[in-house]
Amino acid sequence: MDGLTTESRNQVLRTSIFNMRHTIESAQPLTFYGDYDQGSNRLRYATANNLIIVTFYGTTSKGRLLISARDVLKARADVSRRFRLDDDIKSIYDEIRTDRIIASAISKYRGMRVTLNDPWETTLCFIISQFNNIKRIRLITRNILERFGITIYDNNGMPIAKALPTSRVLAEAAVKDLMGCGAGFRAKYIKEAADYCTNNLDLYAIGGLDYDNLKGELMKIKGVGDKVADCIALMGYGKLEAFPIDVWIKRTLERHYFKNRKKSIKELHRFAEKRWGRYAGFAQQYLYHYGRNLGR
DNA sequence: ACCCAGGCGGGCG
DNA sequence: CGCCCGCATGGG
Repeated sequence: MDGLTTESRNQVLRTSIFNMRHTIESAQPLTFYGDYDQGSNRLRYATANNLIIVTFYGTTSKGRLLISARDVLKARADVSRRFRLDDDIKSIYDEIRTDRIIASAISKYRGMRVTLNDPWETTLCFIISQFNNIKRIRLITRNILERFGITIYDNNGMPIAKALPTSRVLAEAAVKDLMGCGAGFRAKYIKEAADYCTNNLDLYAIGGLDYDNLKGELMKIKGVGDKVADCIALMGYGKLEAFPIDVWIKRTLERHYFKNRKKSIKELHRFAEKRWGRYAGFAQQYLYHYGRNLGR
């Protein structure tokens, strides 16, 4: 089925309070390079050595994830980890539902999860995201996937999917070829970050750092500033207290919490930390999409 | 044609 | 520190 061999097996994961569509459409790294079919509620994405197909069926309050893959046991663990199905999302909602604004955001996007992605892939995706729009972020990411991605083969040796390239691959890429993927002025950031993360910083060895120190390490990467570092901390390392502040969340906070007065990034960080604390990242995801989609 | 996008680095006061 | 500027590119 779908490029997998007859040796493929299925696994079922139960979950509660989950909305695949909201999660996928919330533009987290997984969605930048995975295929999602809204009709069948099916996501198709590749990891370093596997093609994984996840289909969600059920209701937002309760449902099941059907998983198909070559190595289905690995895939099951991967899906559970990536969608953070162990999060007690009801308790999280209770903790961040501090006012009617975020209450309506939660109500509107109920079941949207904060995903956990590979640290390097998250770094790459959010370097691409700077001063860019979601459509083009996806375009550039897909181009890099096609041009530099690691091909995944089925058991008969047929290519079935591609996974994002490692930092080592992009460290050796030509800036001109990254430009060819549409990366624009970010091409040199991508190459430098790839080189740095291959030769100077092991992204897979710093997950144990606390949030502040982790963010500090990430900001040493060229092309990674305050906002991108928070995105990586949140979606690449699961630091739920990270609160990425972009133009949208800034507008939303100023509008709904500060009577349209301009606030500095620093002030907004303090506000979010004080108000939403250890789950500020969840609050950010909900407010971000709520603010963006007002009027739509 | 013009404007904007999940910002950042660098230079300046 | 805070402020200001340029930056590749495609879609509205």
